[in-house]
Amino acid sequence: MKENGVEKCDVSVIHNETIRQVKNKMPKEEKLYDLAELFKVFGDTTRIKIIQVLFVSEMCVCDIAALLNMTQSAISHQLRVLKQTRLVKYRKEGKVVYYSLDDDHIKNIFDQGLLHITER
Amino acid sequence: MKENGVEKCDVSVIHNETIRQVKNKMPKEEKLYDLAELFKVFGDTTRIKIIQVLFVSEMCVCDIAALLNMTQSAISHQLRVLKQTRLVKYRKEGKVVYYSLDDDHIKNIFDQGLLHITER
DNA sequence: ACAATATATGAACAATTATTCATATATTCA
DNA sequence: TGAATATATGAATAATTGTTCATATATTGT
Repeated sequence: MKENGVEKCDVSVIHNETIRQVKNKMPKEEKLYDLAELFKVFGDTTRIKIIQVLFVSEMCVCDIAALLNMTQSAISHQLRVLKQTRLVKYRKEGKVVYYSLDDDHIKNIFDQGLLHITER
Repeated sequence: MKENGVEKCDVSVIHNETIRQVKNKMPKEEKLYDLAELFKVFGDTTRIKIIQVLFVSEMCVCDIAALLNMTQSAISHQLRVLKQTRLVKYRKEGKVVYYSLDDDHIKNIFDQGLLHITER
């Protein structure tokens, strides 16, 4: 059975209208890829911890490392990822680099995430 | 330099008050792990697409596979992941299994995520 | 009971990724 | 200029993970 260019299984009760809706409402492939990339960034404990710390205050690399009890290198690598995704920004003061959050949505996303895992 | 059990670097200007705040506000290790696990689930294009499809309508496995142009096996594997994270639920009707979304927060999380990648 | 069909699942493989280690770069201060 | 320090980064390694393939399970109709 084939409708609307979609090969359907025998029992399928999916309507043409539904297929149309899916194709209309589904964000573009590239957008979905970017969205996945964003969530991938949140999908790591170290990066989540860094963000949690930055919720409290701007902070330099070595203090983040100290607070999270991890090596400076590991933190630096992850900060690069956060920088590339435009989730953190930084300012340099001499040899010290201070990082802070660069996105208003992060808190909302985290809160909703926490809601999900907290319930039940 | 050591304050509050945190080994700080020489230039650190981090205050005891900040350290206290971080330790107070930071969710428990286990909670952060679960949060990362949740975002990891969102961090895959296939799973994101499945969720997008289910935003429109409940759907059986083979129709999801057809719509996304992927094998039934691949979809089934990913649905298991979504099931385990309690993001989708299912009902069985004969040999057909219908999946649907099982979380009110997903839409919010996605919308915030899309906001982030859309801006700038 | 048998054939057909929908879904689930285990094993294998390829690809991705987080951390570590070594080292490079940049800045300050003596 | 040289030593000390903060940060960044490349390479290597170990661990995780998504898809495929083969196959198992469950259900329906004949």
